[in-house]
Amino acid sequence: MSFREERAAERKKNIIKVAAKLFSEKGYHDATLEDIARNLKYTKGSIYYYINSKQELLFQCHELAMDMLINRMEEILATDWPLEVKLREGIKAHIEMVVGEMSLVTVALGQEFELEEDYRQIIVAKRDRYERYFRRLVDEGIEKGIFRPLPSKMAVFIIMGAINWIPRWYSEKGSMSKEEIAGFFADYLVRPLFKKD
Amino acid sequence: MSFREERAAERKKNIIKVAAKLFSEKGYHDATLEDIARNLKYTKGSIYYYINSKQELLFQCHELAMDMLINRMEEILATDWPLEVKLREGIKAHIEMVVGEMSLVTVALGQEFELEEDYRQIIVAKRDRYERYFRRLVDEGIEKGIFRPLPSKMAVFIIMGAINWIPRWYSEKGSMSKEEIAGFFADYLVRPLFKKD
DNA sequence: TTATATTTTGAATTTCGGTGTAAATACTAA
DNA sequence: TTAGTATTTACACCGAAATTCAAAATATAA
Repeated sequence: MSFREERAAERKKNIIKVAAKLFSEKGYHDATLEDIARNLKYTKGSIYYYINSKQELLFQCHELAMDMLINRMEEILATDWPLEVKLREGIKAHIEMVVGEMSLVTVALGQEFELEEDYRQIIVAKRDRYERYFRRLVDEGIEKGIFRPLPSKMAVFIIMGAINWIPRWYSEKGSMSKEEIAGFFADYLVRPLFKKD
Repeated sequence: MSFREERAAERKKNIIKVAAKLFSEKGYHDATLEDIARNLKYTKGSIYYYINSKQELLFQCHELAMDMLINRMEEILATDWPLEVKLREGIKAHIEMVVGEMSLVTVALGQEFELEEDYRQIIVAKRDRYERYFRRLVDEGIEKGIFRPLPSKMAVFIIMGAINWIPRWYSEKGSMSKEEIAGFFADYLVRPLFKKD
């Protein structure tokens, strides 16, 4: 990649980040391109030099967020940790991305229906893939007799739902730290999978 | 209430329901008043005879949904059931409203940030009240030694999050019925509250 | 330095949807 | 039947926001 292309890519990424921040703060529709431009000290016009439409911008936010989640999960799966640890770590990783890269992931989680159909399908496919990783862990646990038999799909929906709701209530000022929250969630959500002891 | 007033109220409620349906399908912004009017075989203009603004319409959706949830929960609290049963029934009731009155509750759960500040505060207050009912049940359980000590606020966030996420994946065609889902969720989500046995 | 390619600007254009309103129509009660 | 009120229609206004574009500014390479 040439010097110039590189810089252009850099800028584009920047635009996406700022857009994500505003989308998550005000919602897709209320965040105008002028807002985004102002935040970047650009003009509306120049943003169009880097992107084709506002819709594409939203899509890129989604894609970046999903890729981050997927990559992290694949790292965890590649380890040789026992599967219940993988599951716990997967949950914690997801939570940390939700509260860490707040704006990016918040957009991806909360504004799905703003995406036009073509874009949406791509994102939904990625999310399915991501969820399948979790489901497989649960299924393996059941096969091995570590977990009790139950519909893994539902269990994963519960886990994902609980986590994905976090941006709705989370505040930096809360009495629990990110890590404490992640720990508590992982424990609470994995516990019901085990057989009674 | 006179005959006419009654009919007017009836129509208004109808408008709200149809609006909720479209808001939940396409999002607040993409559902235009013309859409809503067309669905009702009205014209835009006549809708304004019943409401003052699109924003008000959204607000009414929220309010109706929250009131339904709160009322049901208060009924449950008024019984003499043991508290862990109340909790389970509360969860089941919430789930059944989420999947039953899908559109209405979906709007209330998913489109909070579309509400203007004044309206939003009213809704947030109602939601807090509703959540407090759940939190109190958990706290009582802890006091009585039925549940293990844990931050009830977090536990309720997990419970609410898992449930409120349902509209994102639920489909009539799924392999589990509403009731089965409600039962499974209630079990999965309450189980971690108990002490190990 | 000069020619060429890239980037930025700012204004102009366009589109769309919420809202206001005056006139037309339908309904109710006497 | 009729007067008066409730309801509906049709249309126009208006602002907001996405997008386009031609010209200006800037950077790069020869």
